[in-house]
Amino acid sequence: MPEERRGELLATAAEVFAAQGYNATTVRQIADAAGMLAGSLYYHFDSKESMVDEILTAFLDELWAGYDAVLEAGLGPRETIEALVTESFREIDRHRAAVAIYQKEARHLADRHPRFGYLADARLRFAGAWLGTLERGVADGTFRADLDIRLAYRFLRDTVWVAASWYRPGARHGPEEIARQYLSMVLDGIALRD
Amino acid sequence: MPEERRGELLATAAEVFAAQGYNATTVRQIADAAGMLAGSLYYHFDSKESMVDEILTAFLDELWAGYDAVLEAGLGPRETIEALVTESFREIDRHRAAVAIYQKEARHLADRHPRFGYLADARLRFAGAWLGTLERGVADGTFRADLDIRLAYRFLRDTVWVAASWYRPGARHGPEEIARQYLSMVLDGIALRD
Amino acid sequence: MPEERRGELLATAAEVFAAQGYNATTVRQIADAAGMLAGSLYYHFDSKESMVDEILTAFLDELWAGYDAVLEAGLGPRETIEALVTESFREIDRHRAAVAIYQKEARHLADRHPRFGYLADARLRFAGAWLGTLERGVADGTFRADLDIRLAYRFLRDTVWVAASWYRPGARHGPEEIARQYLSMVLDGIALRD
Amino acid sequence: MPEERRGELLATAAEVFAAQGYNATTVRQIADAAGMLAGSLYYHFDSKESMVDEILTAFLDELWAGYDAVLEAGLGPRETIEALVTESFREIDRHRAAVAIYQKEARHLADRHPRFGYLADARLRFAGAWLGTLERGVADGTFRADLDIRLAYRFLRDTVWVAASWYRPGARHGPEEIARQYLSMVLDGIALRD
DNA sequence: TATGAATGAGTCTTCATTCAT
DNA sequence: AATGAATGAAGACTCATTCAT
Repeated sequence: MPEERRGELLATAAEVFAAQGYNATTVRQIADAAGMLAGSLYYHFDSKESMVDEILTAFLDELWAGYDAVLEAGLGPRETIEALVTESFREIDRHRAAVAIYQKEARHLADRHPRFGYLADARLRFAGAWLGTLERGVADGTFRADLDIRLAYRFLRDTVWVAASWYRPGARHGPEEIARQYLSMVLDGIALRD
Repeated sequence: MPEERRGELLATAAEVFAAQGYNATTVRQIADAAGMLAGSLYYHFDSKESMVDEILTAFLDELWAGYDAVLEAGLGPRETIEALVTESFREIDRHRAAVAIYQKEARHLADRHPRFGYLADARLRFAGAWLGTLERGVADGTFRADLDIRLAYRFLRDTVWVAASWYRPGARHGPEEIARQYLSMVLDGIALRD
Repeated sequence: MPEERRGELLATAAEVFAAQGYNATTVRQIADAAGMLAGSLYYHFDSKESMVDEILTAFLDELWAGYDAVLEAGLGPRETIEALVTESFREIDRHRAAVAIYQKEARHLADRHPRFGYLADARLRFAGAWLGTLERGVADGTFRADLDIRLAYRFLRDTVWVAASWYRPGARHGPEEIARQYLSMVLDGIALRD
Repeated sequence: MPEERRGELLATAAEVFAAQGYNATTVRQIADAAGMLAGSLYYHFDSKESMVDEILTAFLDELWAGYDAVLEAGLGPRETIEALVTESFREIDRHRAAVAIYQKEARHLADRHPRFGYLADARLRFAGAWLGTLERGVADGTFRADLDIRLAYRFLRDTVWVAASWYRPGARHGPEEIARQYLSMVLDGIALRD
């Protein structure tokens, strides 16, 4: 199965990229981690760039599949937010490295090469999904009306994805449990209610 | 005043580092932005590394001054959190570039050179300050007891600092206003209370 | 004079390119010949490609200056051919390396990068100049009408430029003398007239 | 017939070498053109070098067979020149790619590896054949005595072989017709006789 | 016979850094 | 204080070649 080998190599590469940053990672480091010589990677991939590219598109494709399912389910605003957050943590659980790379490098990559234009697109689609849901929720009284909605969006977005920088799969809490706690804080606050 | 020139150059360097990432920034880009040739920077600084070093220590020194003032003021847990968050946003307002660099590069730099050991120390001191306050707050009933306190800590920490990645000084809301809104979300949640 | 240094380096590069072929020449060989390290060349030039580019454009610019002067002088066909051939040999004398490079690499370079499109243009302009003169000459009875004119054009063109592959400046015969002999063969043939 | 396959592969390789130059041609390009993978070529040939080697020796062997027949036929100088030129164009017709490779790469290859010493030898044998005939012709009054004989030799040699760079087999004029026109120009000139 | 995967040497290029002026 | 020119180490990538299957 030639696809398997590619997949393994990409997983290895993603791990190294996530740990050291895309720029700071040398092709040789990836090759070392994969147990081959640097040049040999070019039998499988066109370039270092193609590697991140594949890693990121694979992740985003899966992510959008999950998000779209949620968005098309016809849930109320609160349930939609809950489902999106949970889905996000599941994605972090499965693609931790890819998420970390996305967080650290997306802007940089999108700025540099038109090839990564889809990263800018993804950003917009994100904004649409979250902002839309927040607006719906404010309109129907689910969410507080006194908050700057764009601020709340950034708050939610960052809050979720930054978790990729410290999350380790297989830890005590699974993604669903972490999602539950995050949601509890985000929705109801950390202060004790009177 | 030779110190002024240094300061200007560091500010320029910080801006470029923040925009492109430390590794991706070339000494030549900094020199260009400063209107001189790459080699000329070495009259002022030992190395590219010294530049980030100075940028980060200057920022952290100021930050700790602010934090220490808050922590020694003898405030209650909720007021302490509020003051720390507000102080943080003020720091982001004044040192946006340095904060962004800290966010993106701290781990990487600390891993690579013992010279940057103070970054790891800072991380610990942060954790101490926030975690301690949270624990106090749980103990005295200010904060909810049903939350994972380490998760809450990360939540707060990330929530605040990630703002450096999108905050632009001089925008509509000043740092105090943004702090207020953040605190409102963090403390009371985004869901409407019944 | 910074321009002088560039010029020397280009002359060195041209010599190596001409001797070994563009592709077979390594940047290191050029640097060795110039008494510096490979990387140092990049202070002066963007790339190996820019080097050939500058070498070829400088040569073609000078060549066209000479050709244009001839073509605008209002000479008869035979005198025009004589002047063009003489001018060509003078150019070979002054830019032997550049001419050799042009001969060996022009097609290859023009095919590969749009940047070298001007090489294809030059080919067309050449054809125009020589073919036009030949046609005029056939029309007014200067040249034999029984020859395939495109064949005669290639014959003239190649005959002249290939000389760059063996010509050594400073040899017994100067360019004018060689031109005279070439013209004698081309115009009147090598067979003894009855 | 294993020999047939070899021959096909060599013809393919020759075509690619001629189009792109020996150095610029990758083994993979040859393999692509032959419908196989790069590694598979090594079942048939020792190395890329062996491929050019076989291509050039096959061509030179045939060429010398033709030349020797002419040179041993006891013809007069003019007839010998005519026969050599005609034979050369026939060779170009049959081995266009090989001739083009010989033209572009012979010097380079001969300089680099002793293995290609025969290319330098061929050069000398050529010179002997053509120069000898020219000298005989000058001596017996067939050719003009006022020409530099070495120049005339280069003129003839280049004139003929450069044709390989533009000749396309199967074009309007066959090799014999092109030879006739070339000879007409070379022997009698392009200027109209009074 | 041919494939797929890998090797290893070498190429162009980048870049932090140095230093005489 | 700053320039211009260079160094040297490292990095991404290419490619002829090998070899087990």
